[in-house]
Amino acid sequence: MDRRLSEVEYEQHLHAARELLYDYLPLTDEQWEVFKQGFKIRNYLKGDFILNEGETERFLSIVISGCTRHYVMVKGEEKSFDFSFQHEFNCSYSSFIQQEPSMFFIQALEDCVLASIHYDFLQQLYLYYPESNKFGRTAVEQYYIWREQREISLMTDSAQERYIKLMEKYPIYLEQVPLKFLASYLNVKPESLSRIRKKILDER
Amino acid sequence: MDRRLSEVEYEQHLHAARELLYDYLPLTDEQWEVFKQGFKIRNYLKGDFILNEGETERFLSIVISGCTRHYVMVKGEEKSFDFSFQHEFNCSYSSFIQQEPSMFFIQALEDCVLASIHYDFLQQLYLYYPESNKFGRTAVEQYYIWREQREISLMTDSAQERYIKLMEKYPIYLEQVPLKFLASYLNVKPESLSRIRKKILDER
DNA sequence: ATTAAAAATTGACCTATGTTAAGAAGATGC
DNA sequence: GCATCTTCTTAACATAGGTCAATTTTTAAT
Repeated sequence: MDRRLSEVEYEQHLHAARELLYDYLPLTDEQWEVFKQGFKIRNYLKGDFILNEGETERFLSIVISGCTRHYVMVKGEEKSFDFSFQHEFNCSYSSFIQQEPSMFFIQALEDCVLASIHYDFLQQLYLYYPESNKFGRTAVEQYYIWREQREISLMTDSAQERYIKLMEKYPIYLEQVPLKFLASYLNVKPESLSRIRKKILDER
Repeated sequence: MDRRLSEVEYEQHLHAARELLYDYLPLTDEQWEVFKQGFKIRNYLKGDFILNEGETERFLSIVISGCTRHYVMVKGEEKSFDFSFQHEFNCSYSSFIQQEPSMFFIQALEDCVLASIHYDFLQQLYLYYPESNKFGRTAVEQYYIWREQREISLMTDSAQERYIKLMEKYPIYLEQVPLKFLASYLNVKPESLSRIRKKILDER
């Protein structure tokens, strides 16, 4: 974690968080006054670890700026299985859900600002504002669908197909993620991704 | 769907459903009287389709007996990506969550009895009993974790490793699922699964 | 700007899994 | 119980992607 933020910056980031949250949970000004107490603005430098394997994830965060990589270390190898870009949520969900040690690392791919809700605060919300339970449910539901899509893609598409689809649907991956991490996300070695990229170029 | 059930059988199945639900949502006798109105006992013969691709999933079900296979049809090929065994939930979740057409088929692998809650009833529950929102949330959270585990296994383990782990952790798959479906679940062709099984035998 | 370090590419060769085809073993129906 | 159909296995060959090693390109540090 990095330098202190000015009061003004802090408020700006909080405001941004409210905007981004709106689709899930539109809040009146009064509600927001309560809600914002639960937020913490955190900022990281490129390469910093936002969460380490074995730590329990205490925060559900919104990426105000920057992007993060989620990876697991298996047999001495890093496997990148998710990224969070600007305006998306960022969290080691299974750790957060269960409040048990995370199997994953989360690392800042760029300098990052996160607006983070603490687990305990969210539980309070669930308790006092039952409708926020719906917010929690909807969020997980969205992730569920995302994971399912990806699982099916891993089962049915070749690495080349996965690369092309990603390029077409989510070009941000190509713009913001180093190829070695992207390769891992596509479930191939960097050398193979290179070959795939070359093949695609040659075919044009 | 099959023969009519006797009143007694119907009540027995409902009772079983309550028992199975208990871990997620313990209910008093009075609560259960309300709750059980929302259940429907459905029964299927081996091979029946419980849900077809393109249909919207209206039910979240508990498998009272039997087991089901969830698969997607891609490029003319069936890909089995999930099974529901006795006492587990059964649902095309992403379809149910979004109330949009399912990408998946669900088929009875054996004769099946399901205790099913209708989507609309569940929404009513969420509305009138906010604590049941937690039930919905917890259920999806459990599935999320399951999908995540599987995704990581698909990324990091060889087919042989996946087979061995499955055999050791969940032998029920081997007992109840034909090898051709199991192969698909492990993301290999039946011929490859055969080779893997042979190799394991030879190594003993 | 210069140098060092990291990332990306390329080529030669290897391995796990896919493909095709055939036969053996098991299940199902009459 | 016999015939038929489906599932499972085996073998020969093909291929996508892995491995290892060298080279080029990009990025970062002084």
